[in-house]
Amino acid sequence: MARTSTTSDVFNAVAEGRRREILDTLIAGEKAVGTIVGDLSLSQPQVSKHLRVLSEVGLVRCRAEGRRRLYSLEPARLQPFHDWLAKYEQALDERLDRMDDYLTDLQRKGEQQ
Amino acid sequence: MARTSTTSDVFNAVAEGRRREILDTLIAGEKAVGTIVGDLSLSQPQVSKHLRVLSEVGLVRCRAEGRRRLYSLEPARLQPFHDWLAKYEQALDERLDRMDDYLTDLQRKGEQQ
DNA sequence: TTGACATATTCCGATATAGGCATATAATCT
DNA sequence: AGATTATATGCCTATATCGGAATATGTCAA
Repeated sequence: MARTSTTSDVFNAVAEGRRREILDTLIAGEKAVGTIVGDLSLSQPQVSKHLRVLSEVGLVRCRAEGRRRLYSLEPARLQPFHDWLAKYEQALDERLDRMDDYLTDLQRKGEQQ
Repeated sequence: MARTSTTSDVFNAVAEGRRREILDTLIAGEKAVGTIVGDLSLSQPQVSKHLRVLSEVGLVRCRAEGRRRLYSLEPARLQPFHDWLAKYEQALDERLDRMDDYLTDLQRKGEQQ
């Protein structure tokens, strides 16, 4: 078995560096495929394929305008990352809090002597 | 060419679901390999291999205690994700701001008539 | 030292991926 | 309709990855 399908979850979609580059370039706003091809130095099929993956996980949206396709970010789909990170922040904070309590405790005991 | 090496960056390391599970189980604190094997339903070599990857990108730390290895989270390494997400949040906020200005502008013009 | 336990590593096969190139589809223009 | 532009897809190969089983390494105990 190889890795979990890249289209199955957002984490895999974003694991690919070029896909992150594509997302980056879309921060500026909606762009046509050709524009992206020009911005980054990628082949057109390469960009189309990556956009397909990003599309399938919902990270980008596509809008047809004449013969071009305008792609744009769908930042709501970054929520899984937020949630994921939040878990660790929370856990880390709690650990730091416990550490803090512990230190305060130590200090109190020290002062009592 | 296949995907960028999993050990090269944190994004690839985390793309694997089981590795995320391992990180999750480490939120509770330092754990031995065997404990992780018990917690999740993975084989011991599988866990060891995943821990190796996580180790190589610095997401976990290892400490030897007798014949076991205690692994723990290294949450500082989540910084790349924070930075990455921050970029999009910022971009999104700015876009919302511009949209806001635009709407305010429209409204002002409407009131003038 | 021998044996039991804990973890890491190696070898293997199956599979998915990424990229290149050619080509198909689709829309616009003359 | 035919030509041109814009994008998507299909086929192919090389490669990395995952998981499994066996085995190596390392550590403690008797």
